[in-house]
Amino acid sequence: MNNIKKGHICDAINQSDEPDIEVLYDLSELFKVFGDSTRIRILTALTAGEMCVLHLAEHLEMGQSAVSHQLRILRTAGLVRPRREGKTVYYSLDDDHVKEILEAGLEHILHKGGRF
Amino acid sequence: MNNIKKGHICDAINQSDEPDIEVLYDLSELFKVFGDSTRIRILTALTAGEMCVLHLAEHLEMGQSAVSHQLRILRTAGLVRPRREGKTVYYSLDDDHVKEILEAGLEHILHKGGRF
DNA sequence: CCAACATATGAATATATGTTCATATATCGA
DNA sequence: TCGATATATGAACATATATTCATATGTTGG
Repeated sequence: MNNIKKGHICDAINQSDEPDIEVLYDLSELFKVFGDSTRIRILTALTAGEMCVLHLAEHLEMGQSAVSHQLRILRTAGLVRPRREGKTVYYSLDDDHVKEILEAGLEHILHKGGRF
Repeated sequence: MNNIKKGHICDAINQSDEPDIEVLYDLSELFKVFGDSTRIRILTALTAGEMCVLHLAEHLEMGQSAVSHQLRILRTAGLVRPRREGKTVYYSLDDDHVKEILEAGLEHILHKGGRF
């Protein structure tokens, strides 16, 4: 499983000033939530303001159930927040970090993809 | 499949100043690459400087093959860049966007996770 | 309370994905 | 050229995940 030998050439970088492994795991879990086009479209739609489930489903041209499932994942990850008003539940971005992450990724896309 | 009715209450946000759907798909694909703990650990390790494959494998305590497979994904996504020197291939972060994305996510984790 | 509407959720299914194993390619030294 | 080392890759397998369908929960108006 681990065909590795010690005493190799590049013995440079080993300052453990990097985030510990558990945080890195959480970080990958966070990005995993961003790593689905349906959820990205939901988050992007919500950057304009809160929206209810049916309107999200309509906007994404997807079933209500699918959207609801994805909203649960976003909610659990602390990325969106529900606000109930009668029968309707309005969702909004939970904090500004979400926008920042989206924008950081978008910047990379726009610079790498050759789209300009 | 699409049990949605028109003429709903929340008829607010519909300015299409949001990135078009293809870009959002690319964006989700980008985050998908960040959404794996092995790849996150590789990227984080590389923020300190370039490193060869065997050392990465050693650092992650994983097999060389697994790391190589993940490096290919990172390379294809334009996140890391290889530099050959004899038999060894050194990998480094391709551009500064990578760090920015990592930091944006990390900020969210550290503020949400209650770790302070 | 009951019907209608809005949302949430469990089970099932199909697809995507990460790791392992075996092997291929590439580079260097003798 | 041959053996050793470093990396890359294809196939297989096990696991994770997104969507659908059916149904449950919650809310309002009559």
